[in-house]
Amino acid sequence: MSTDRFGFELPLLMAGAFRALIDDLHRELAQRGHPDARPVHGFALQAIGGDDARVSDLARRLGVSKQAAAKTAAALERLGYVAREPDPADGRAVRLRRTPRGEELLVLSAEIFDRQRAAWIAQLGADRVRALEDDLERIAAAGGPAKLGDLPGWLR
Amino acid sequence: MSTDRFGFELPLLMAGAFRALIDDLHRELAQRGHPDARPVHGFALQAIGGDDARVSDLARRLGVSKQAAAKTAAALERLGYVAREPDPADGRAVRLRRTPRGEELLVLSAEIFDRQRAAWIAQLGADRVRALEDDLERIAAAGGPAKLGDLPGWLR
DNA sequence: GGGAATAGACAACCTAATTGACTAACTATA
DNA sequence: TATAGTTAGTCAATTAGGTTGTCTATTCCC
Repeated sequence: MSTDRFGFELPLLMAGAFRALIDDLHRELAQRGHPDARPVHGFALQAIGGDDARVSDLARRLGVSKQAAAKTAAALERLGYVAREPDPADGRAVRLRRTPRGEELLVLSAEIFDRQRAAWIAQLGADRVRALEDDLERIAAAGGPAKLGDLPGWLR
Repeated sequence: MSTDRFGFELPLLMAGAFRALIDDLHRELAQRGHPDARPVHGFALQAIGGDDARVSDLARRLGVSKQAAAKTAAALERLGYVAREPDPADGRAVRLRRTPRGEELLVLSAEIFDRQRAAWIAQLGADRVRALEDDLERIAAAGGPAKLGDLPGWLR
């Protein structure tokens, strides 16, 4: 068990651990054919969901402005992760649909995250990892509902 | 104990917990006379240290370019957290010195972080919090040396 | 003294967000 | 059913933080 720590270490450790997991994810993704994927893309693809979403749905789910969501959608389209189609039911709207490549990115990401978790269970034990998750969840919950948009900008 | 989780939850929880702590910190700081302080400022002030630092020291410690450090230093000066003085020993250099207001920001931040940690110890128990810190540290360490500059951009 | 290295500034550019103003299209109602 | 109001999305400008490249002034070292 560690000697006592300063309060400021806790957020620093959270940031460092987050960064370590995400960096590893993207090293792996790059090796497996997705060198241009960025963390935001995975989260956005997840926010788009299995059935289509409109730009403003994406904005709401990510907790950002419509303009920001539109830019993200444009980037996802440029990289081949989503297709933008006119909404047959609403002439104003644009439907965003994950392409097969987009689906693949999500599947790969899920695999890598699961593999990471298994590795930490092997190192720390299942109980410790579950405790870690539960405790982080309680701390995170104290900060209000977690929007996906709370996520990074630092991941470049 | 929680039921089993997906691998992707772990980084999300880390990000959410980090965000919760930092948001709480800045709510408190704003109430106590530092409404314009941003997370980067605290980390930069800490990097400047008790004795003066030059712009390029700051850059090295934060892991960013000299230009970026110069911009941060300018922002800190504008907010009254550091004074920029010519270095008596080196005509090229600029010495950055924390002002009393800068010191106050650091003291307040440390207090708030310590109070947060105490609150989580009261809720989760000291053992759980220490385990949380130790486990996060191991995960963070797996991602290579943690530069302070790994920190956010998301904190706006 | 003179060449190499260093400290910092300035400019241009990138990324990811913001707000404000605007157009096009849908909806509800008088 | 004409129209007023709302909603979807875009464009433009701004902000914040970072980057690289270029430049001057100064210091270090031989």
